[in-house]
Amino acid sequence: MNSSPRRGRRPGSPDVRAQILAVARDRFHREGYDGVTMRSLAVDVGVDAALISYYFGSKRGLFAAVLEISVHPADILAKLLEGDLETLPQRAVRTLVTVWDQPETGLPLLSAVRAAVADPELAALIRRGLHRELIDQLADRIGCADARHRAGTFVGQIGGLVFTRYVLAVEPLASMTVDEIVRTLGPALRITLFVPAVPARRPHAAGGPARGPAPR
Amino acid sequence: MNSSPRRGRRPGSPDVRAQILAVARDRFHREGYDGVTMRSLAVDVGVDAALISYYFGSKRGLFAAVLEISVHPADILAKLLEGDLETLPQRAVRTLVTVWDQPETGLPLLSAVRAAVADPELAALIRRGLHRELIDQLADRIGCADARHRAGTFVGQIGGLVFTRYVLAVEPLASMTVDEIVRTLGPALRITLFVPAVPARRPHAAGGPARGPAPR
DNA sequence: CGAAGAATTCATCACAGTTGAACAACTACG
DNA sequence: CGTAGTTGTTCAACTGTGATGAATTCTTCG
Repeated sequence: MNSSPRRGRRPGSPDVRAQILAVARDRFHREGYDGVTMRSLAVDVGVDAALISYYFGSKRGLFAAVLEISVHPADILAKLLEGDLETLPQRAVRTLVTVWDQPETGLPLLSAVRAAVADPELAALIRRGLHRELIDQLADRIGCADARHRAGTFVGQIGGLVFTRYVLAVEPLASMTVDEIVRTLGPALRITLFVPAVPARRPHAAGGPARGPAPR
Repeated sequence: MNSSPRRGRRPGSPDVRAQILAVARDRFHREGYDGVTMRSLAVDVGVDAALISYYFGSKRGLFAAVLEISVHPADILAKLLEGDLETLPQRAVRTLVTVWDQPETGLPLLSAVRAAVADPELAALIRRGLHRELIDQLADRIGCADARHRAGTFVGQIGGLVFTRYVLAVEPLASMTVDEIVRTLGPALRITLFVPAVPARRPHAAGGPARGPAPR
């Protein structure tokens, strides 16, 4: 029985840093960055708030640590690009939806995207990642004249799925099944990647053959 | 005279409420919601911070008022839907990019989207707006069996353009010209709206469809 | 004029994240 | 065995946030 406040380090408590990280991960994904306060988190873990700063430097540092643990998109993307290019659109949509629909992988990704929208520094991180891991490699594989434009547009379409279905949850996208999405979005993606741009509909003063200021 | 509806003190200095609103609009668009504090804003306007709460109830109320003044997407969408359905994809992309590229209209929209990502209540607002003003009407006009799916997917791709080009600023999308975007994204959007859904493709299978000619 | 009521400010609250000092537990070394 | 050093942990305090209710000024009406 200790009527006195018992200051000082508690003996025998197991790895507190990992405990903080675990609880923080859970709550950040569930309640968002602003929804979690250092103090309430500290109470949850049974620890003083200053200890979190001690371990992670700041609230943002804690969030970054949580993201680092939770998100590894690179390997998924690499596996996607390995397969047959012809079927990539369908496989990409299917993989994306599968990963995002699963809470263990989807929630971390969602909170990462949310954070990136609020924080320019994190946005730059995602931007560079998308570029290095996806757009450049995709452009290399399709390799036609405006490959970069096509790859970028492809990523834009995929990103739109993420944005509308998961971030905004717009109907009917939010409740469509994987197959329905593949069926409606797949053909569009295939067009973007493969079908040669034919300005048959509107010539629109196409002075040159699909050249722009893009110096490759 | 008569029972004038506005009794009490009239603003000696010209309409302070409007002044607050103007400065707030500017700063919110430039620095984001969290970047603007009530106190600093009050200093900017030359007024006590409590006055802002007096007029707008809360910081969120102020932000909502700014959004209300800055964003009117409905009429643009209506005009889009009026025109020829055949050319809608191209016109939609062109209008969207034009509106978002112009700072006076683009910045408010961007800050609205940013806020919606952070705040579920605002997200619901945008969601309902998109639904009522765009998806439902678009589905009515194309009117085939899976019209809603098509309309949703269409909006998803358009939303992806917004997300990747303006929110995330992913290259090469961020620096493509309007014409380049129309050229690469237009055909995909046309497919999404008009080309009959793949009847003969494998509905779903592990590997996805093995090659095949583009849907004819 | 005087009362009413709107516009404005002041003082203060509760809560946020962060920080420096104090202290307790454990380790290493004499 | 003792003592100095390191690390984990807490406490108290600081600054800055948005919000609120009381007090004060100013304008207009009766």
